[in-house]
Amino acid sequence: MSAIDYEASLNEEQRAPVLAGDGPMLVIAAAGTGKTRTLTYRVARLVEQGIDPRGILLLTFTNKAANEMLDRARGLVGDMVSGLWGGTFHHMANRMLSLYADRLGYRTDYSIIDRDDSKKLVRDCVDQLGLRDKHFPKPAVLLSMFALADNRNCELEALVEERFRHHPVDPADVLAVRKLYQERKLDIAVMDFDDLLVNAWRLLKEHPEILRQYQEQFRHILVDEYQDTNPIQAEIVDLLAGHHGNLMVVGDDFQSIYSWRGADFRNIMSFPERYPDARVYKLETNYRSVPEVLDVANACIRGNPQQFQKTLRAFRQDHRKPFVATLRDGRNQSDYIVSKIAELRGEGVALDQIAIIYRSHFHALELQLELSRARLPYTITSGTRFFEQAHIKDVCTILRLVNNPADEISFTRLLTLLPRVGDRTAYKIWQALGSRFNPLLSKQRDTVAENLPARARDEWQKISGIFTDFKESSLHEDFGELIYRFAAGFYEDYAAETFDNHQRRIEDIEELSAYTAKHRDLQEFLSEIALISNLDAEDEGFDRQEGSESVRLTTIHQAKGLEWDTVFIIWLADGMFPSRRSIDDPSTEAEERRLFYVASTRAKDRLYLCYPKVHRTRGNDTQYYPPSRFLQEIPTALLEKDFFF
DNA sequence: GTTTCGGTTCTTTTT
DNA sequence: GAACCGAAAC
Repeated sequence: MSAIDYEASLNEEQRAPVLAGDGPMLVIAAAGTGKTRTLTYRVARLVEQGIDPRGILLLTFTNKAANEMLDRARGLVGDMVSGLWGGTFHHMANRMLSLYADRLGYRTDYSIIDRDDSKKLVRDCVDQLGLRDKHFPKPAVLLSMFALADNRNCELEALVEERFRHHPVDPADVLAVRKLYQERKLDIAVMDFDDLLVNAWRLLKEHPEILRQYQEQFRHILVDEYQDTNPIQAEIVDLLAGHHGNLMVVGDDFQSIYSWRGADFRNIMSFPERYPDARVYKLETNYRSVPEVLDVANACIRGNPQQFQKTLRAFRQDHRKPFVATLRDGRNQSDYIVSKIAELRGEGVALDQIAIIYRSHFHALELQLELSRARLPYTITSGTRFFEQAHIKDVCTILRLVNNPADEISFTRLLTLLPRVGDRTAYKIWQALGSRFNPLLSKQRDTVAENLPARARDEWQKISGIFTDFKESSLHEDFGELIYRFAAGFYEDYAAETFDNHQRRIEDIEELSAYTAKHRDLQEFLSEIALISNLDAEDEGFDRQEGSESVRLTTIHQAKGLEWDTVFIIWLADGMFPSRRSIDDPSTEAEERRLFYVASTRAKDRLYLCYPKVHRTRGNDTQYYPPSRFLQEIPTALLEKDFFF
């Protein structure tokens, strides 16, 4: 393998951190300045210098981002990068906990539960404590407060008092719910997303010998998107880097858009204080966008007085001004976009170089209909992730129970697929089983059958039969086969009776079954599908429009780090974007402004800003919206006006 | 006592 | 669409 040509591949700004020696480093990388490139070359550089890849930890925002960087690094230094730890914080935490969760009183075969499961469990807890009433906060609200307390490492009580100052909610009740929720999770051996972080942190904090082991293992730690880390993540990193001190964090405070889940861009701002010997590097040359696009982004971010200003230098030549289109309503906006895309196609722009991005998922509903009508293929990074769809979760219940027989959530889900079985019946049977159920044990399956209402018993025999066969053919290692049999023996019929689009759902299950082929270990497989994100899934070939070229529809949050030739930002109306719920509070308004900054800097050549004046609600009410404050903050000279009625 | 069904309401952002 | 609620059906 020939040596890497750092001179030719990197500019001076990028080269400095890549070639730097040991010690802490902060890289402030503005949008489009080659942040990923810099990180990739840094990884390659370390490996080239003979660092064992197993001693490098690369923390990223999605697993896909880590994989892409590793692939590119592999292109530079070959297979020497194999063995490197790369992925999200949650992945790293899970990896540590699957080895050591028992030190915290957890079983190591714990399951990971998603938001829906968490909500159900919290609801159970509220009911059990007899707190259910109109004024008591909903599970989603409770969970978001629990999460904030976890991620910020702060007291829940203070949060509750602040949040419900004007409501008749007793903080003691909320604390009681959280306590019960935590006990229940421990009982049934499940962790939610926040538990992964909190427990990984506890593991390192409470077990110095484990901390020491990881500190010694990770000689170099690199963290991407550092502006969106929350305090507990920052603390985990600080702990891990505590011995070697070779920590490189990369980020941009302008692009901090996750404060609502505990992220705090002061992490990045205070880095030099926490690491006084840190070297600070800045990447300010933007290679992505034409100057006219950057002018718009810069004009907007100026409205954030608290932000640390930096200059974004355009590398590219002048091109054309972004358009601002004033439109009648959502329908008119859709027509405008369809006609513009037809135009762009005529100019030779490929569909996969076009993105339509928005603040909230529901902003894209109307557009999806219109795009389908116009026969324009699109891919949407949709609200519900592949693995969170009902049919996928239904099928996974059996795998989860095989892996973790204490998983009451999966047991209830499985049993309520049967006719005449609801939550109560499932719970009674769960108790009859002694709060454990392993589908591989015929005796336990019989116990279930005995306790079922008559109409459910026949259906249960179909499920039970799968396992008798399964054990006989000693396929208990092949869980793809188990999924296949569950679908063929029971679920296909169930789906046909339950869903109007059952055909598509069956195809999903087939896809899932094929996907298992990549995995040997059940526990690993289950935690992977629990932690996979939309963008990750797409990378794994779960994209339905595979092969065919399509326009991308995405939220701004999911567009982070990506780029397209042409970007449409839709629903730029005050109350839509910025969202209604964030316009009263200066700090959330500032975050919306950063969102607009992220959105507009996704565009390379062309940017279209769409403002529909009217939103038609369900009851055919019309609601008038003023233009987004972000549009009004942009000097008119920077934009070209477009009309389309 | 439970489950199911039908009508109503409301949508921030996600690992 | 999906989550919630109240009423009918088992």
